[in-house]
Amino acid sequence: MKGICKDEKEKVLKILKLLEEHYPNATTALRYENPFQLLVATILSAQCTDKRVNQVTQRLFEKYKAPEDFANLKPEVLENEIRECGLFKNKSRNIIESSRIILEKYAGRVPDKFEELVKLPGVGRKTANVILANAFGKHAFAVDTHVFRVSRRLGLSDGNDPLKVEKDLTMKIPKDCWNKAHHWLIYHGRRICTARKPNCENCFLKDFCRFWSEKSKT
DNA sequence: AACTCGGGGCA
DNA sequence: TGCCCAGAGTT
Repeated sequence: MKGICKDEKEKVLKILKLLEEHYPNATTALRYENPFQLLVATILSAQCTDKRVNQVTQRLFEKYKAPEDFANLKPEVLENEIRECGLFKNKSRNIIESSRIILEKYAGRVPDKFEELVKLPGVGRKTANVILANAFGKHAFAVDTHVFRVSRRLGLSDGNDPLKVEKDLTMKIPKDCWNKAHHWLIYHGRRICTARKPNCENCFLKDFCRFWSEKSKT
């Protein structure tokens, strides 16, 4: 853990401990052994809760399991299966097209490199990192809007773009709790550290929070 | 940088 | 009932 002073490291560990205490049931959802099924689930997760994605995919994967099952699906058929996840026209088209590319270009295997993953339709840097981390055990931390905002407010990162925040979190958070930390930060971002009116007064992290310390000095 | 997709969550 | 969103693509 080079490049980080001792105090900073201790601060990170205290924050993680508090998150764990307050959110013991933080879900580690969207974990599929099958990289392709994780890919489909992660594309579906845009602007949608993991809980709902899991409900939909549980049904979906009973009918369709592999790239070849999705590649020749009519878009309307898939749209109807995934409707509850929202944005279903885009997601349906992207899942089918990605399945075709995986079949034709990668012999049915989901690629395990960032540069290849982000070329797939419906896969951006967040989705790519979810797959790299959870399906291939790679060194990647997925940064969504909540992780981005909460990390910056807490002072875990001073980056102005997701890539910098991603690098900071990758460096500062011990790898064995990346998956939990990801969901803790998201959960905290929805419950307390919201985008508009964060409930700082009731936040158990305000002693460590840069946002609060600046906000509270009148 | 702003807009679009969209059903569901939540006040 | 209306606002907002656990991203990504397009203009």
